[in-house]
Amino acid sequence: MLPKDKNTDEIDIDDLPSLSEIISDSTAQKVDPPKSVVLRLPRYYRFLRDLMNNDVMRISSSELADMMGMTASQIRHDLNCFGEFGQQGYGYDVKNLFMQIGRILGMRGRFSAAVVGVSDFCELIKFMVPGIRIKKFFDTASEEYSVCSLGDFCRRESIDILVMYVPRDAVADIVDEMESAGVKGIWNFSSTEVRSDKMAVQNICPADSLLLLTYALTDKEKKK
Amino acid sequence: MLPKDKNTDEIDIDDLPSLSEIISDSTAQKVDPPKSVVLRLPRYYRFLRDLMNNDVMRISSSELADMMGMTASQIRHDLNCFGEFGQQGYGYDVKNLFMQIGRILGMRGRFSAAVVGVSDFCELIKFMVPGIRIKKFFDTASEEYSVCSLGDFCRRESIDILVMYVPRDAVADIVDEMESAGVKGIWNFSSTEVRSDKMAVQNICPADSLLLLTYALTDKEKKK
DNA sequence: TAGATTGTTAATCGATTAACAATC
DNA sequence: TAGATTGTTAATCGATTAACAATC
Repeated sequence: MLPKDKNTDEIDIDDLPSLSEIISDSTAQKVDPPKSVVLRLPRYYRFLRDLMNNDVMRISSSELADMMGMTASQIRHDLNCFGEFGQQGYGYDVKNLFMQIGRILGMRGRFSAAVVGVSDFCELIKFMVPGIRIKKFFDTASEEYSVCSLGDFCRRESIDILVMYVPRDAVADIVDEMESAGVKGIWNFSSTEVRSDKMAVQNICPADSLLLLTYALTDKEKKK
Repeated sequence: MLPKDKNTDEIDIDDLPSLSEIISDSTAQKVDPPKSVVLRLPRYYRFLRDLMNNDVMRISSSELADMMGMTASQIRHDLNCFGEFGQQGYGYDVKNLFMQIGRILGMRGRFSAAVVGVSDFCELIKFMVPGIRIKKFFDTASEEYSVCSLGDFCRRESIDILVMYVPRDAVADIVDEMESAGVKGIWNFSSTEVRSDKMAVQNICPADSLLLLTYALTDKEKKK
C-alpha cells in the first residue's frame, strides 16, 4: 500500500524496495515482525480457536481485546504486521483470522516429532500437544533406551522436532546426537537450558511461572 | 543512597520521600520493580542454583551474562532494582544472590498446595515442582472426586495454591469454589485461561511455546 | 448515506544498552 | 596503589497507546 501523500510520478531512488523487502513481500509479510508481536500470536490463535468452537463468525478488535485483557489498538497493530485481515465497519472474520495466524505460526500438522522422557511425561504430552505428528516415545527408564537408538530413529524417520524431558546430565549428549541426526528443533522441558546454532530451540520451565505466582502472593501480603 | 551532587543542607520539599516510598524502603525494595525485570527473576534464580551446585562461589555480571545470553549491563540494572547485591571489583556472591532472589520471589517453601488433574499430570507435578508443599492430589478420573470435596479440603487445610489441569468445562466451577475456599493463587495448566479478582493466577500453556518453535522452523525454511 | 470499525500514523511510554564515576 | 567490577545515569531503542482518516 502506497503512502497516501506520495506523488507516485516522482520516484525517489531511496524509496525503492530493497531485495529483502521484495522477497518478504512475495511471501505476503512485511519485513520481520517485532518479536513482541510474534510472542503474542499463539495466544491469539487459542482465543480464536475457542471463538470458532463457539460458532462465533466475526469479532471486532475491541471485543477481542476485552476478552483477552488487552487494548483494541494493540490487536489491530499486531495483526497489521502480517497483513490486512479485517474489514472496516465489520471487524475480523474469525475463521479466516484463525487460519491466517495458524499459517504464520507454521501450524500445518506437518512436522513430525519424537518424545523422550519419563513415562508420565510421555503420556501427558499425548494429551497436551495438537498439531505435530508424534512418531515415537522413548521412555528413558526402559531397558531398550539409549541415545543411539533415539538418534538412529530420528535419522531414519527424518524427525523434525524432539520433545524432551530428561535428567540434567543427559541433556548435552542428546542435543549433540540430534544435531548430527538432522533434527530441526528441540522442545525442551529439562531443567538445563539448551542452546544450539544448528537447531531452533524452545526451553520451557514451568517452575518459573510458579515462582511468579509465589512472588505475586508475597507481594500482596507485603502490601497489606 | 543520596544523589552524589546534592547538598543535603538544602532540602527541597518536593524531594522528600512520599509515604509509599518510605513504606517500600522499609521493606528494602525500591518502589515497584518493572514487570519486565520480575519476569526474568526466576531464570536468574535457576542459573544461580546451578552455579551453586557446581560450587561456584562468586560471579561477575559479565560472566553471568555470557552464560545466560544477555548483556552484563542488563543484569546489573535488573539486580539494582532490588538492592545492592554486588561488590565493586569483586562481583556477586553466588549464594547470597541466590538467597536474595529466592526471598524476593517468595520461595520460602512456605506455601501449601493441592493438585487437581488427570493422574499423569499429578505424577509429573511431583517431579517438576520444588518449593511448594503439596498436600493432596485430586485425580479427576477417580470415583471419589468432586468439586465439593476439593473445596472442602482446601478450606479445611487452608491451602494457598491450587495447581490444576482439568477439562475446559470444569474450570469455571473449580475457580468459583477456590475463591470461596480462600485459596490465594491458581497455577493453571488447563486450556481455558483463568482470571480472578480475588486470587493471583498464572496461566501456563505449553503448546504456545511449541507454536513458537514451529514458527521458527517455518521462518527458517522460508528464508532459504 | 450513516454508522462502525479497520489500518496507520504520531505521541507516549517503558526497556535496554552504553558509558563511566564510585569503590572494593 | 592498580585493576576490576559494580551502581547509576543518560542515550537509544523498541513497544504500546491514542487518535483519526480511510473505507466497508
